[in-house]
Amino acid sequence: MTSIAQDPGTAWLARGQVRPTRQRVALAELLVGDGKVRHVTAESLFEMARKTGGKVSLATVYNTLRTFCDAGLVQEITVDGSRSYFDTRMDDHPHYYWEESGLLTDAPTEQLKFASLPETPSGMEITKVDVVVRLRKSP
Amino acid sequence: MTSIAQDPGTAWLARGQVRPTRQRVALAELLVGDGKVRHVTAESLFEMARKTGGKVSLATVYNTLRTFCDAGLVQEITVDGSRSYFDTRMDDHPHYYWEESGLLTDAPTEQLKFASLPETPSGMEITKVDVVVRLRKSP
DNA sequence: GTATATGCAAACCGTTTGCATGGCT
DNA sequence: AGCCATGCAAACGGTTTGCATATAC
Repeated sequence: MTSIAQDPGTAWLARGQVRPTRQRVALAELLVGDGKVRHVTAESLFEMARKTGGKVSLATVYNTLRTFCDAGLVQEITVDGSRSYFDTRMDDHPHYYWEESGLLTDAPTEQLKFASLPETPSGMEITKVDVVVRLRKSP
Repeated sequence: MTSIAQDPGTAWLARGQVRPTRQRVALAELLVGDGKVRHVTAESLFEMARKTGGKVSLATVYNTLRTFCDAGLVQEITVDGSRSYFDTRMDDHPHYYWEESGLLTDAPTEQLKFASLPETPSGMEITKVDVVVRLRKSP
């Protein structure tokens, strides 16, 4: 448990002013340990944690992801109605959603350019523009 | 009840090869009766139905929306993780999501233009590009 | 007459929460 | 020591399902 746990995850937690507890560090390590994992669901992160010998409960994974989210360390991505995905990249960028596997990955940001965006209704401002490119095996 | 229920909804159902039962016609009427309603959740449609005197159970509204969806009469829109929205417009078009009210509306299609789209990974094809413009009251 | 839709309530699934325990500073 | 994170199991909210009844064709 905690395997090598030391720097990268801890530093990352510090950026969000999140207390570096054992399981938070472990999860942080999995998320940003070396740029490995980008997009997780609570369930998938839980699986990873337990496979690498971590001692975390599923509820804690949920709570921790929410904490990270509130701390501005990850963002929640909405793709299909059923699960939440969390992304360690914080900028507004498009995603690929691989329908058969349920995987979510980044789409190259540079390749998405809006020639024009729907106008912002008056009195409103745009929080964010979610773009999800849904992919399916081609025949 | 069923108010005037007669043609528009029934014709619409026929396009999807869906049997025109009492409650389906009533719901169809609410959805496409005169271009009134576009975006509903199961809950909101259920409310509308009962306010107009319809006799439907919530479960039937859910099942019926799914049936309409499978029949290609409405499409499911994913916006936040918790509810499903259903849209009577079947083309791929952008949406406004009004964060404080939870309302979903169409954004003018013509105003959204991609200068470039992320490339399609090989062996894949794009099913659909979901674009949700999230709006918040500006200060 | 037969297949199918409806209603109800119970099952479901992802997520959240309350409370007692244990850990961090 | 004091506060906060953790774990567990129970609560939750939206959605689905099983089964008996009612309805369309």
